[in-house]
Amino acid sequence: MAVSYGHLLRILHWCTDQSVTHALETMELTSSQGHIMGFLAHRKEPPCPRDIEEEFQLSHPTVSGLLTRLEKKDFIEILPDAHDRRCKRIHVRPKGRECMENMHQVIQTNEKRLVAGFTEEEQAQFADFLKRAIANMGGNPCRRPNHKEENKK
Amino acid sequence: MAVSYGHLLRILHWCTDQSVTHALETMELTSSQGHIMGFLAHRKEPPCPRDIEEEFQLSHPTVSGLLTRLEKKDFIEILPDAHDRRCKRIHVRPKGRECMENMHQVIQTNEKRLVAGFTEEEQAQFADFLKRAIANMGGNPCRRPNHKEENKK
DNA sequence: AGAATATAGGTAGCTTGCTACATTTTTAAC
DNA sequence: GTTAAAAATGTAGCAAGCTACCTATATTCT
Repeated sequence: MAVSYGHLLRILHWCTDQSVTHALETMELTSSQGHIMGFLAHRKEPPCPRDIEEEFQLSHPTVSGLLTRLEKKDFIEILPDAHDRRCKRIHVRPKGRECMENMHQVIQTNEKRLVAGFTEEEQAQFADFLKRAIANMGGNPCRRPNHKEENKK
Repeated sequence: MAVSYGHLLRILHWCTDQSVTHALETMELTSSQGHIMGFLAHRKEPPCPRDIEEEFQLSHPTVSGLLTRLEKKDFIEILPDAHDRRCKRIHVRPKGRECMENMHQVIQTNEKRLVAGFTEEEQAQFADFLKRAIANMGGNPCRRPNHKEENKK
């Protein structure tokens, strides 16, 4: 019985995640939390939870939980938006600011490790395969209608 | 900013899983539960939970939870082993027996769908990439030492 | 045989993912 | 200007993964 793609995907996803989590454990961050901090790093304006949902294609309760735990650990602070009382804004706290430089490094290192020994061409092909497979399986769930691009003001 | 492998893997793993779960929802089975039923299908001897751990590379509490839910839904029955009182044996109940033919079909269909439009060569290469990436990331965690091959009796 | 070790499984408690439903505030429509 | 619809978020409750620690039974070593 051949090993299935589903099985390989589960294993690879899991050990990639573990690898990042392990690299981050001295900062008390999990892989998912770390990726969010990485996203916050290159944003000039404090984003709202909705932006995180879109970026990572996650449901809003999932994002809510992640942010709550990050706030509890004092990496971020969630404050109400001044102009739209439905929205929150995610502000990075000093403790979060500290870890953000490392974040990018850790994530990049892991990305490189994953395709270590792959030629440039193989890397491109691997990414292409993944994208085609995602398209085959129904692609991004896109659970909510499109978020308006921020052209306001 | 290029899309990362980690991100693509998470998405692909998720939507593959969803696809199977959706295909199984009329049977009240999740993807993980379905894969276990599929494994049970081609076993003459009722396996023990430990065999499931090995097959799917899962921790024993995870397997325990899955089996408990399957038993609660009457797909299986977990009985003590006659000869080794540490072990349990997983017996398939009639309700489980019914669904097992479908299982293989559903899983195979999904495997094919994932690589739809891939040439034979591309499929082989994709599997090869996945295996190499798994090896790069530390491979199978292999949380427990090797399970003895069943050469007893 | 008796002690030490290995193995199978249980339980508690956590994170991360989900759906479904409820609430509040904006925006759009009439 | 109301009213209806859309948007952002909250909460409850569940599945599936994990680690860490515990118990009970077999096996192995002396």
